[in-house]
Amino acid sequence: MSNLAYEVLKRNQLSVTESRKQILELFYERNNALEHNDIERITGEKFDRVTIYRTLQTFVEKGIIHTIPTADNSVRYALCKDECTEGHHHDNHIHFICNQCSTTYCLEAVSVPEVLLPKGFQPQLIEVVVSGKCKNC
Amino acid sequence: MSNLAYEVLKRNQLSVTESRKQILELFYERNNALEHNDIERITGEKFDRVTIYRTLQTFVEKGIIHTIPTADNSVRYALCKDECTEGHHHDNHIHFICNQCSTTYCLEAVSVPEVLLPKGFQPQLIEVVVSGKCKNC
DNA sequence: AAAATTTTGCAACTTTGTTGCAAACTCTTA
DNA sequence: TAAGAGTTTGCAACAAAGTTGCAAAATTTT
Repeated sequence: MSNLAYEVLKRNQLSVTESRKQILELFYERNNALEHNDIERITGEKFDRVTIYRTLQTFVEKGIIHTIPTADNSVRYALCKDECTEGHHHDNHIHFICNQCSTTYCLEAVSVPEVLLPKGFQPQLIEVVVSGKCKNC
Repeated sequence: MSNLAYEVLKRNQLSVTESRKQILELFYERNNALEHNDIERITGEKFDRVTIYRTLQTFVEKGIIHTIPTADNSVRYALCKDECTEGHHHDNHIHFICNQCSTTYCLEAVSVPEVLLPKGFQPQLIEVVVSGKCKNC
């Protein structure tokens, strides 16, 4: 467990620090999207708020996690699949947010559908967020 | 111009006030998504920050505007088509955010594609946000 | 094990959003 | 069209979310 986080940090040329290891492990353990706030709550007083912000930012830059667009103004992060490389995400999967338990899933099995845009619009990234009732609710 | 805003407010049983009229007109004039911050900047000192927040909230509740999910932590609002009724949005269109000029479009002509979910997931709302280069960039 | 580099925590600050309440405005209806 | 009822606004005060600079602590390099 701890090993995986270590490996990932190393592979991404990041110094291995307690905060990075533990925050990354959190993502592996929970296996669903987390907000900054969740992490602060779970880790308690262990890390400074600023450290969490900076850690998340670093992970996003390295392609370890990605943000999930939400209609409310919350910022959720979830693990990227291995193919993501620095500065270039290929999250060809959709997100599902449960309206009841508000768990956020990355549905890896479901690929993003084709979208036909009007003339002149060039797509670079297509985000699909489905909300509704999840399998546990 | 001023008449349209007036009509819409009346139709939604809202008192017609300067702030509501002018903020609604802004949406009609610009014809693309606006953030709270844009409105504050454009209207200058005219209205209190709190009033703008409350006005946007009211418009969302009445189905006059809707929020657009974004991956950064910004909240954008855009006009709803007429079919939207109170508390119940039917925005069966996709959103496009330009990475260059960051204009946000509601692409009414493009309908939301079908998405097949894994067993146990029941969709209620599907949001599609495409980002890339818009027709003017 | 020391030097070089990176990261952390703190303090201070900015931005964003919320709440309660009195004053101002809008709507109603007589 | 003026008075009263009801709604909305602006202010103040606050809460939450996010940022920046910098010295101290930790990690990595040699």
